[in-house]
Amino acid sequence: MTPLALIDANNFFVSCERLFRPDLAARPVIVLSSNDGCVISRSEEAKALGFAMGEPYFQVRDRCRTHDVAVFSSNFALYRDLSRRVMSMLRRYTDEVEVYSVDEAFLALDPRGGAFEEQARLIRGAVLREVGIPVSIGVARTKTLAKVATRFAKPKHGGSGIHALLELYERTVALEALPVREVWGIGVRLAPMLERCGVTTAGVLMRMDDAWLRKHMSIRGLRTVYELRGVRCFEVGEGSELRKSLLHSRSFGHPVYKRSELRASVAYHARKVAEVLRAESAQAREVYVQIRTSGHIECRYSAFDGDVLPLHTHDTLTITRTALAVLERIYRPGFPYAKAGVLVRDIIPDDVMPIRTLFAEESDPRRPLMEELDVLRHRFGDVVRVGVEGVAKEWHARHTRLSPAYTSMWSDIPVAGCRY
DNA sequence: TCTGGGGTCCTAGGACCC
DNA sequence: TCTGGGGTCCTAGGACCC
Repeated sequence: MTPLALIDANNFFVSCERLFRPDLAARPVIVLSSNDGCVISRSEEAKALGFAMGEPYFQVRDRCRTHDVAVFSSNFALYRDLSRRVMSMLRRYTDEVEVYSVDEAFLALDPRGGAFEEQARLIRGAVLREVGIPVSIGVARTKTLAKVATRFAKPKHGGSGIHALLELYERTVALEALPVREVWGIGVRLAPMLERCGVTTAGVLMRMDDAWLRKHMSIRGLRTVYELRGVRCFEVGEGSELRKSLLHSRSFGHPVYKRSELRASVAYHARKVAEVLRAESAQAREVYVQIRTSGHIECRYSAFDGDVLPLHTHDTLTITRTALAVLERIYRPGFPYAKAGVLVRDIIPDDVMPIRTLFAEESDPRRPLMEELDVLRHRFGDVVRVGVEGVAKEWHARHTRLSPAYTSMWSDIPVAGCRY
């Protein structure tokens, strides 16, 4: 069984921000979630100062001032672009790259490529040199063990960027030292249950009886333990290429009461969903809308409902019209809405769509229009919208500390050297 | 008194991940 | 006042069938 590697960018969003701001190299830096809600990425300096993952920003704002912390709103256009650069670099080293998230990828290592740790070192050096993003790499025989290895490779745990768990004694040492709640697949529900049963480390978990594991942790948990024992249950690249669902949603910058504003946001999310579908050469048939309030119990309301279309589509106007009809059904006046979103399901690739159907001569008469819209969007950005969306974007989220779109807007490209 | 047995499919919700 | 956005998989239970 050839080992696999997990490449995991260090504090990825912070690293992206620092790439264009070398002056922040030694300063504590944090990145906030959308709407400047909470902390989602921290530099090592910020971690050392006690900033926690997921902490609400309003609770740490004063501490940021005290410690001169550089604070950024999340700039996903930038992170996505840098992520793509990292992933395409990895493909230079192996054919089998599974992009697991924006900042992580599993790699099947090449059995003829020499020592596995050396391969990892090579990859790490190349990503740092050519993209400028520091990564940690774990090498092991299963994904779950590679996760463990990567943890020990991280600076936070005294690692040097590469950690292998190929030998039995290495594995034993690592698993005995690993708190059970840090095992990949053990979450907020399983961890307390395990700890109550005296299972406090991955080492103890690994030695538990199979029947007991199956009963208390379901099949997924049993697989996780097998993986800790070195039995591969999750293959690299497993799973279909096509996503199963697609969601676009945002919290509002302020409470939204007006139906028109809610309609504008739902139309916006519907258009975004259609655009992603077209970019992925896919179409969907189920359209769902989600709206919810936040805050006080007495005025809480949330709803999620959808419609099934007669045909699969990626047409902006069809998806928008459907979403707005669903919204009419679930909208209740008088509530302070905090978030809206549009989700599509039953997604299939373009090429399995019949061109002609029993009910329509041409299944997609607006396709040329949509293609034109996509061309415009690629050249000029978000300039063409659906009428309902309006222009005001009153509901838009707060992102008061957004960095420039260094890599995706001509006007924001950093300038090297002197300006005249 | 007693009310089958076995299968499939679908969906909602929970749990987990980054 | 204020706590993100975007996914996957699994299970339990209901509907339905013979």
